[in-house]
Order: sequence, then structure tokens, then C-alpha cells
Amino acid sequence: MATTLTIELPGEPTPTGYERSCEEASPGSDHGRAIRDVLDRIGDKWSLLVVGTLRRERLRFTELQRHIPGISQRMLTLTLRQLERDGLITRTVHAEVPPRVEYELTPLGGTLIQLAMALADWAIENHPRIEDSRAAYDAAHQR
Amino acid sequence: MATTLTIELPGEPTPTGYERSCEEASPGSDHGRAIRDVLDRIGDKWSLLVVGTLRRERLRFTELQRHIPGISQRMLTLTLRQLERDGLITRTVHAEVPPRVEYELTPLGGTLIQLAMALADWAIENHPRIEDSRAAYDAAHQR
DNA sequence: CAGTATCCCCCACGATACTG
DNA sequence: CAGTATCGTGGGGGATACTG
Repeated sequence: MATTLTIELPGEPTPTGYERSCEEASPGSDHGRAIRDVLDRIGDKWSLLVVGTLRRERLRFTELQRHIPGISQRMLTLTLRQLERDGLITRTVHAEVPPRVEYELTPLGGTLIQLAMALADWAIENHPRIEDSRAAYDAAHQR
Repeated sequence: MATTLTIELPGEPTPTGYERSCEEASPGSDHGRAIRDVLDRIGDKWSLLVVGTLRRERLRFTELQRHIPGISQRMLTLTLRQLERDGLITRTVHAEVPPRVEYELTPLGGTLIQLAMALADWAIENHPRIEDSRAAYDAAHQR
């Protein structure tokens, strides 16, 4: 069983949201705001990592913290709250002592994973080129 | 006329870079660094906008500034320098008076466009859901 | 025209301490 | 266990002025 992701690559101008939003002076437009909102979330330090960690299993607060080395309680809380507010994860409190709270991806959060994977694949494939370019640039411009 | 690119997304564990980097305590690992580097670039305020503006035409400094309302000279310069250092755009100085400097995408920069489009499409398609979720969350948690 | 150079502000994030 | 509350800091980014 495999999912199929289809991307339209316009040979002729079939303007995508991105193209249109670039034309029309991006920020301020509705599309500009949508893109900015999403970029703010995936561009921050922890969101994508949290989503990735939840991709297969529902996890508790402390378990998440163990899976994501370096994250502080504060940032884990904040990140989880934002993801919950945006409808990307759910937070379930079980009425027990001691308290048990579980987080899991929503379907919407699941679709974000596809994006994250495309991003990660591009990053990993092209990072060597980027590093080489940086080295060359630094060599040419240092004094 | 449009080309169709179809990608098989494995339903069974064929770990992608993203998945692997989530497993292995992302930051610190090589993949973690690659992803972070790319995220830092596309997550910032102007890079994606600059790349998008250059997607079809080579442009001069002032032209870029006109196409991207709100960007300051300083931020345009900084953004262009980083993109150039990462090998995503080229900077060509023509020996003329007055000076003429033109920026254009490299092939590597061109591949970034694909990413940007996937991102933008996801953002535009899902933004309504996100906004609804936010409204619901805020209504439920306000005091 | 295509940038530097300064100054300043805000806030994302980290560290630490405390709590229902 | 799963969080708040508080304090402090770095640097991303804006405004403005100046220059080869």
C-alpha cells in the first residue's frame, strides 16, 4: 500500500499559489498571509521536530521530551500549544492520578509530514552543494 | 501544457531523510544540520520571496526592491548575500557607470522553487482549516 | 545605482525555580 | 507528571543617514 503524491510542474504558466503570491506583492495578500503563517510554524526551532516525533505514535509530554534532546519544558509546552491551536495535533488529558496527557497528530498534521519529508529530502540531497558554495564564497571574500 | 511528476510515497517503512533524522535525535546529526541550514534560509523573512521574484527573470537591485514591497535596502542586501553564498543565486557586476548589478537564479536555486511551490500550495490549501482551528481554540480558551 | 554604517527594538528562546 | 512563572539574552530585522 502506497500513497501517491502528484505535483504539477507547469511547462507553460499554470500559476501556482506561490507564483501568484510573488506577483501580487506577497505580504498583505491572503496567500501571502497563508504562506507566512505556515512558514512561521515550520521555520521555528521545534515544531517540525515535534511533528516528526509524533508521526507514528501517540506520546506523553515526558516521552516527547526524551525523544527530542535539548528541548526545554517551556519550549515543548509552547510548541505543543501552537500546534494544537493550529489543529495539527490533539491534546488528550486522562483523568488519572498521576495525570496523563497524550499528544497525537491530526489528519491535517499528517499531511504536514509530506511537506516535511520533501523539505528534508531536498536539504539532504543539496546540502553538500550548499556547503561547497559557502566554502568557495568564504575563500573568495575573506580578508 | 503541463508536465506531471508522480512520486511514490512508501506506505511501508522506507525511511526518508526526515524520518531518519527524527529517529536519531535530529540536531547534531549531519541530516539534522542539513535540515536546519535549509530551514534557517527558507524560514527567514525574505529569502523565499527573493527567490520567487527571480524565478523567471534576471533582475537588478532596485528592480528587486520594487518587486518586493516592504523590504529595506539592508535586508535586501543581506538576503542576497546569503543566497549568493549558498549558491542559490549569482551576482553579476557590469563595469559601467552608473553601476549595474544583476541577480539571477542558479540551477540549484531553481530546484528550490519546486519546494517553495509545494509549500505554498499546502499553505494555501490548508490555511482555512488552520484559521478555523485557531478561532475554535481561542474561543474555548479565552477568559 | 547599489550599496554601508549605526542605532535601536522586539521577541524567540534558554535557564531556573516553583506547583496542582 | 505535566506543566506555569520569571528573568535574561542574542540576533533578526526596521529606520535612518551616509558613500564609491
